[in-house]
Amino acid sequence: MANNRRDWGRIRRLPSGRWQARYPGPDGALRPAPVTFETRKQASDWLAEKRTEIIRDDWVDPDLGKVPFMAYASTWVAERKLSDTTRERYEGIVRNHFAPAFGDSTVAGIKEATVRRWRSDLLARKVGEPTVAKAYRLLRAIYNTAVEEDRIVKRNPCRIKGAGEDNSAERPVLTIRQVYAVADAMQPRYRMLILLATFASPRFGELAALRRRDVDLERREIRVLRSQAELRGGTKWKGPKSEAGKRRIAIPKAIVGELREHIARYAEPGADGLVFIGPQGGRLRRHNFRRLWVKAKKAAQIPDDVHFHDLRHSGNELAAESGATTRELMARMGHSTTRAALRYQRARRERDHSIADAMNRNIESARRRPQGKRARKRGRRRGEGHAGGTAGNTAA
DNA sequence: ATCCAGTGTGCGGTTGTTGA
DNA sequence: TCAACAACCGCACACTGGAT
Repeated sequence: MANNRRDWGRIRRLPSGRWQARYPGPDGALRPAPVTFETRKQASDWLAEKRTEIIRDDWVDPDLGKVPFMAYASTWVAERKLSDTTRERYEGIVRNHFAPAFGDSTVAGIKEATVRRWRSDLLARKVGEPTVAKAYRLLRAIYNTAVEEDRIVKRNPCRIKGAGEDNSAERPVLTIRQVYAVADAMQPRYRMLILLATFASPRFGELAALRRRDVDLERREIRVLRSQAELRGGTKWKGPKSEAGKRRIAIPKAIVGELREHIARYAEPGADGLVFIGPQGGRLRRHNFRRLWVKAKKAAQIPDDVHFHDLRHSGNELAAESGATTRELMARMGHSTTRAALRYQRARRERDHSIADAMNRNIESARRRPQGKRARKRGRRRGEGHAGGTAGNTAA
């Protein structure tokens, strides 16, 4: 056995008394072990391990991992197929969170411990958890490529369980009354934006991209065919994320009249004219709009932490309460999997308990009253009772 | 054996906030 | 007003365990 080992690789005793192992890589070049060993046996075991790696095609040339990490990461981001917005985000992470920590490292030089330290440093510096998670995910994705495609390192050093997850809290939901309160408080030019955002549930970028010809007043629906991306250099139109993203959304009659007026009054002229533009004809941008949103929110006494995007959720919630099935909700929201829709079901399950509580109050008070008169003939009014009641509850 | 709904995970994408 | 940064959302794929 010992002889066999020496058939492949070399072991020698160094002047220090320690043992050095060397082996020929697939290219024939002799490579020394990165460390020396206490005993000949240890050196020999190490050689056996290397040989197995080569036979199994698991072997990775240690020299390949010596490329500078920053160069590798930058190339990764540059060459990856990504949307412009995502690429900008990733470049930001590389620049701000990778460079300071890994600026001098090689790809192979970053180990589990390095990653752990890096991550806890970020958290200690009060970088937000979602951002840390995103940076971690990017790092892991880069190393996945390094391990699986480029095969320049053997193992992904990102192995912290759960570090790549971001768990967002449940978002608040507005009542119809609250929605109209903000809409009323908003300057007339953007009133319809609030109502549409709620009752048709498109995303902000989709509203910003909405053209006159995407609005069909006769059919009472809007077509969502594209959205506006905001990039460093300006804005850009882009198609939806998925086919499910392209959709028609029916809108309640109650806002059609106002929508017609809005278009006549504020929309850009022409079929391709944008439905929502600024007073000077500028594009709708989040940071411009935000000021108005905050102001209107305050005037309408809506809690500070309510986001514009929450209107979308509120509308969806409303659609659910109006009897839409999960499938129908998905179509309205432009979701292509039930996954996202399930979030709302979870929310509704909680709501269900308050419904049960309300029922309970009714039961108790009914049982306290003497038997009689008010019979079951209007049992169906219960449905209305809920909607009204729950809407009132969340108003607070 | 295979189908399939439900779920976990990885990753890409969008919206919200801040500071110069 | 803009860029940079942070927070949040959701798709696709893979896995799993029960049903057929």
